[in-house]
Amino acid sequence: MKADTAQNADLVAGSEEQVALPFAASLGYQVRLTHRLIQKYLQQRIEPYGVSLGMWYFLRALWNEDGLTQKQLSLIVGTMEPTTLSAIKAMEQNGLVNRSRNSEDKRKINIFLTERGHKLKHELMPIAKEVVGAAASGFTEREIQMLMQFLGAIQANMTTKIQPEVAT
Amino acid sequence: MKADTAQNADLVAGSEEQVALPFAASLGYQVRLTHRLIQKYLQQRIEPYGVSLGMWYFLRALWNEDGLTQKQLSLIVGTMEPTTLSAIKAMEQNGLVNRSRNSEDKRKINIFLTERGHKLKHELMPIAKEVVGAAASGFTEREIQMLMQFLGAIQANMTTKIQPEVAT
DNA sequence: GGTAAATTCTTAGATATCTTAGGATTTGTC
DNA sequence: GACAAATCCTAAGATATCTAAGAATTTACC
Repeated sequence: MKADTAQNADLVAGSEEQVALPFAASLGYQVRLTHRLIQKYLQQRIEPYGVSLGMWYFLRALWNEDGLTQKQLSLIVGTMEPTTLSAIKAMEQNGLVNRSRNSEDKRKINIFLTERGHKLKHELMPIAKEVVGAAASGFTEREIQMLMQFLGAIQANMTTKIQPEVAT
Repeated sequence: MKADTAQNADLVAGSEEQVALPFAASLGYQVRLTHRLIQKYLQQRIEPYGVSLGMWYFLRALWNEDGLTQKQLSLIVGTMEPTTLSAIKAMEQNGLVNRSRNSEDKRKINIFLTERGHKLKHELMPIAKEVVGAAASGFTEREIQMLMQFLGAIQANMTTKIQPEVAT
């Protein structure tokens, strides 16, 4: 075992040495890492049920309100329409939802859970809670509230910064 | 303008009504949203320099220490080797790095910044700081520290939970 | 010193996301 | 009621990531 790891040590984990790369101190990097770890754990937990990460938030939205259109789902989940489309298509193939053209407005397509899609709620919601609980394990209620507030503030900051579609 | 948005209103933004979908209250969802917004803004800022998000953290690692191997980069940046490979290849094509097989251990490949790769540091590090500053705008030093500590705690929680490669 | 194990990089294929652009339908305005 | 604009879905292609498996090289052990 060679000593290849020496120079990484103080970059990967919490370091005491102040290197020129304040990687570990970068908010973006930490949010990214946290995000990926949560996703990975969630994935491991829901995969046995044939549900992928991409389907997860759409499922949750439909459990709350069945029959939403793709546009509504996009808004609620926070993804672009093509992303929603591909997720819904995968869910349709897996027998979790059906798509039916809206007869009043034929541009729209309503997404309805199948029997199987409905049933998954009872199996997966406890998992959702377990995952969130595991992530925030050791946190006090107040700490969780603060964290959520911080995240919300960052989102607000970014939203004002991100250049939107140029308003015509 | 139809009233399609009525039922979304209390899901998308901060709601006062307590709906059965505590989406907005889900830590995973909030971290995901925050992550995506930061990424998006960062992307808008670095794109004009021909640098993509996928290259970003590898560039930063190399600015700090040139000549790292792909394995080392993977460890530092926190990505799997194939991800590192594709990022490095893209960077090579864009003239940011060169790859040279290590003569002492021919399994290894060292990645060296080109002149152009080096120079980008002076243009992009200020942007990195600006992005982090924008994200944490309005935060006190102490709040940032708390946030970082929370994120670190979540990462630790997840790391203990995520099932690793089965040790043989 | 020869084989088994470990290490490093690579390939292949899947998933999740985006942007850009196009097609069908509805709405709004003259 | 016809045409322009808006809305909703879809298509195409790019990026960023993963897992699983394979190839080349080095290390370890008998």
